[in-house]
Amino acid sequence: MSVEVPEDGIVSAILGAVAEQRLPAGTKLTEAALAEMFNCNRANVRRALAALAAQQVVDLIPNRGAFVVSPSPKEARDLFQARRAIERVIAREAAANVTADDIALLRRNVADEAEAKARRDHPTELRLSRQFHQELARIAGNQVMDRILADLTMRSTLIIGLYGRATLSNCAEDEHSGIVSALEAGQADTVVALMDAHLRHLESHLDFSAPRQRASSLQDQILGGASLVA
Amino acid sequence: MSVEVPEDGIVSAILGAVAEQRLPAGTKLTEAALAEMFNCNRANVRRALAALAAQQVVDLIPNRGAFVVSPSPKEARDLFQARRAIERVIAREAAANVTADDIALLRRNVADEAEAKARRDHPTELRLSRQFHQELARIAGNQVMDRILADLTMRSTLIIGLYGRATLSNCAEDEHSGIVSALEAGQADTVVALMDAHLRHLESHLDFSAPRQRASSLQDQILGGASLVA
DNA sequence: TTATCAAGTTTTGTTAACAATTTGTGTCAA
DNA sequence: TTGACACAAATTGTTAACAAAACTTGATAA
Repeated sequence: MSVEVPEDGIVSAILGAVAEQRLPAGTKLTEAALAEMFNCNRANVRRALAALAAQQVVDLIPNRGAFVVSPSPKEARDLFQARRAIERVIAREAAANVTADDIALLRRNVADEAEAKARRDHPTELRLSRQFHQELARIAGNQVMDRILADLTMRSTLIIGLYGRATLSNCAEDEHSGIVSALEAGQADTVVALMDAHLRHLESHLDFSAPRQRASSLQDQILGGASLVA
Repeated sequence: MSVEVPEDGIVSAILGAVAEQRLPAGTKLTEAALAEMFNCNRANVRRALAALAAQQVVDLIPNRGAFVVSPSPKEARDLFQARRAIERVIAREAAANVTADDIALLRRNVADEAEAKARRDHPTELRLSRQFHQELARIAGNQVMDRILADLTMRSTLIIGLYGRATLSNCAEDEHSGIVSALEAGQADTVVALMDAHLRHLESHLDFSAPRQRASSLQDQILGGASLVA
């Protein structure tokens, strides 16, 4: 496939921070700060921000800078409808192609997610929840839908950060577990129905009455204390 | 929504050239040539290319440059499956929301497309065919799927350029016309079925045995003789 | 207190120069 | 003719400096 370009390190670090909700919607991404953070020059930062803008993860406002996008309620609804369209097909294809190894991997993912939740390790929980959906896309074997889903789940994370109810539990791992069982049983229609219900469930837990906000240091948000190549 | 950045002129000009098959797959996009073509500096060109790479319209190869992507047969199949997933939902939503004005607009589009075909104005025909699908996305009212579809139809154009049979007629305008009629009649299920069949028809006309190639001057390909803001 | 304005500071935008890599060309020898 | 090699040209990658715009701060006046 396509060869990775150097500053994809910046892009994936920022995406990783968004995926773990360390970078909330609306955060300003200052060029000089990113350049110092990644030991590179501003030109590469600007290229990375342009790429993130094309993926609709940041807004580029002329003479103002780059900001993590803040999806509107309408966009949130549109996005979940798009996810249902894509993930229903992914679910069906995954059911057709799943192997025993895949089942084991998925069960491990569900278990890790439950454990992260028990530990109240919210970033890890979020990352694993997203990873579950991406794993299904991989099993389905359609790389175009895989990429589309990666973009959509990234923004879903932002949406949940903005509009998710305080009762943070996304209650997801039970539903994830059910999907794995249906996959193992080879019940394609059930897998599709469970996925659709799961996504509707996620969407139904959004509260558009009052978007939340947060902030902390850019450094912590992007590097997250851990290594940036992660 | 997101504010447009300056060098989006470069991005949209290149996308327009791809959409009309003036820029075939594999074409090298030299930075200096683009910079002179758009009277800007290389920094902006590089940002534009980074954005196009994020949209998967160009491949960025380190130290080699930017090339219009050449989708593989596998990617072509994956992409059409993704289009069916998205456009089936778009078709259903469009059927629910379509107005009389929309119908008139669509009929006009179909007529223009037929006329362009009669004139053997292949670029215009391609542009209008793509525009038909985008118009349905607009009517459906889901901006997330609208954007996804824009990306997919862009690459579909490249795929058709690469693998389309010599019998260029995409035979599309009849099928487009049928979709409009079903929309007007309010037969949502029929619209969905026709759209699905239409996309399968398009895909079935691909020939993966021997990808075609072409070349001409970058200047003509991107600017296409016409104004670049188009 | 509140609003306005004018500094100064920070941040983004632009440009040019230079370095590093790749590509093209021509020569020479087998 | 073919291949290897060296050299030149073209292209991409990097950096720093400067210009332009936006933001912050603090003083002033109603």
